[in-house]
Amino acid sequence: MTTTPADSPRRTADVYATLCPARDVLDVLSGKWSALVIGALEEGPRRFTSLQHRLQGVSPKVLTRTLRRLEDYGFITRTVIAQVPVRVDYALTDLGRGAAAPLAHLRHWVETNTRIG
Amino acid sequence: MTTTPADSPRRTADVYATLCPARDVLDVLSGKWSALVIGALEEGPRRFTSLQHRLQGVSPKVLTRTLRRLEDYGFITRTVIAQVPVRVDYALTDLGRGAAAPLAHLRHWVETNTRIG
DNA sequence: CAGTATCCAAAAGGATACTG
DNA sequence: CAGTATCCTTTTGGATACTG
Repeated sequence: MTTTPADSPRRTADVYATLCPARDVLDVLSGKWSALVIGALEEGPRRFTSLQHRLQGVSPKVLTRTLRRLEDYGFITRTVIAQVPVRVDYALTDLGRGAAAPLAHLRHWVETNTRIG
Repeated sequence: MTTTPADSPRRTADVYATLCPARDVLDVLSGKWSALVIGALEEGPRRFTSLQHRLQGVSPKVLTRTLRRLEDYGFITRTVIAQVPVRVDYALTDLGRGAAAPLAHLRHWVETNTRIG
């Protein structure tokens, strides 16, 4: 786990280590809305307002921050289409699609294992 | 996944709904240390100090709060063994073991997909 | 439409010292 | 050993009003 093959672009991280950057990534994905945004984008690109409606209860400020952070970490793209009014599409990157899979499992597990009522 | 067998005690939740209790559960699992604690307990019960060492950088106050919350939600048990000095074991419940699976996938994905360096 | 700006409250995180 | 208690900082969340 501390060895790095010369031909590999990746090393294995340890989320239990204090300074491991993987922990930052885990933190980003652990935000209140991050997993929900990524899940919403699994079906295809969405616009800001569309996401806002899908994520019941999110305020524009918080949604913006969530989107920016996901963009900074390379999970989603933000595409501005110059028209009037302006149109902005958010979509998953390959990395985002990769993260979407385990997150979907987690969401599904939570949905089926949470007692309602 | 949206069907519920008549003999099942569970209904399907929707984490996208504002008032869905599943969202609380997702939030608990999304805490900075929750997924790490659950992962640490997958190998077997651990004591407070053992967890503290495994989760590099966690303070006793924060660890306590994390453990209490996981206990409240039924993911872990806290067992006090009356001896001197007192011994306290934390262990996963069945629910906790269930949650551990998708969380392990997520951790593993993060560890292998986070660029280090 | 897709955000910003502002203000605020609450939660989370953390360092450190102390205790049954 | 397994926490509490205290104090503090940072982060997060949120309501609302406004703008190019």
